[in-house]
Amino acid sequence: MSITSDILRGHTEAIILSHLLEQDSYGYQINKDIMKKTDNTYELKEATLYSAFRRLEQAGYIRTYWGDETVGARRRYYAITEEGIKAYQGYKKEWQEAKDMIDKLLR
Amino acid sequence: MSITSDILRGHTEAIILSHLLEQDSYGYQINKDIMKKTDNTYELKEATLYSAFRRLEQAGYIRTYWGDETVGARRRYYAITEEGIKAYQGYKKEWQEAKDMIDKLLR
DNA sequence: TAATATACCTCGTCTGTCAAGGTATATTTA
DNA sequence: TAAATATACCTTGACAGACGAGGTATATTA
Repeated sequence: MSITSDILRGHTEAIILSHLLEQDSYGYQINKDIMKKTDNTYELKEATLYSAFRRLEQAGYIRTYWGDETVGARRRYYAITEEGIKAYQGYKKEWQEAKDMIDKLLR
Repeated sequence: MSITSDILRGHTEAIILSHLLEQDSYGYQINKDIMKKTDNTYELKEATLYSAFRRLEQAGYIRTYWGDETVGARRRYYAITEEGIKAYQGYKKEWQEAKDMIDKLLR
């Protein structure tokens, strides 16, 4: 990974929410999708992912349920809540602002 | 401040180097300039600033000297080094990449 | 003369990240 | 068929950057 984690820090929750906006998903899949979306340049570490899930659920931004797999390993699915949608919009706005600001400061 | 510090995290050093690229400066002034540049939306906290100076000097990206003020409080000036210039270019490239990546992940 | 501005600094806490470890099932390969 | 790999979950403890709160000293302004 070429991008240091300090630069990505703080975006994990927004990235997850963005993903759940498309569809319910589970940890392993989300991780895979993020890798794919970034052409394998960014991999959310599992420990990071699960601690983010913990915070998001705590905040009421996601809810969780077990999948009904009859074969294969069980899957814990995550779904975004109404509050999560609002939070995501906030995160996104914050990102736009931060982006402009950093662009202004780095020249 | 509306931007959370986790989003800015990791950019402190690049922001400082960018500033020193224009001219030598000292802590208090750098802080003021950053506030001004961002229309007072972002203030680098002093503790953050000084710990970044520490790291930058350690890394050989800046060097420091005392100003020869005859009046007023003494000033410790910072100057960017050749290595610092290279490091800055690296930081900047990293930022461009990270920006694209986050934009890709938040939609 | 009190308050504010300029200018420096340190200590200890907080929080997100992640390396390293673990469990269990299913599939592929040697 | 045994071993390796992939899928899928999870926890613990350490690390590092940000920063609140505190400190010192000088100069200016109200």
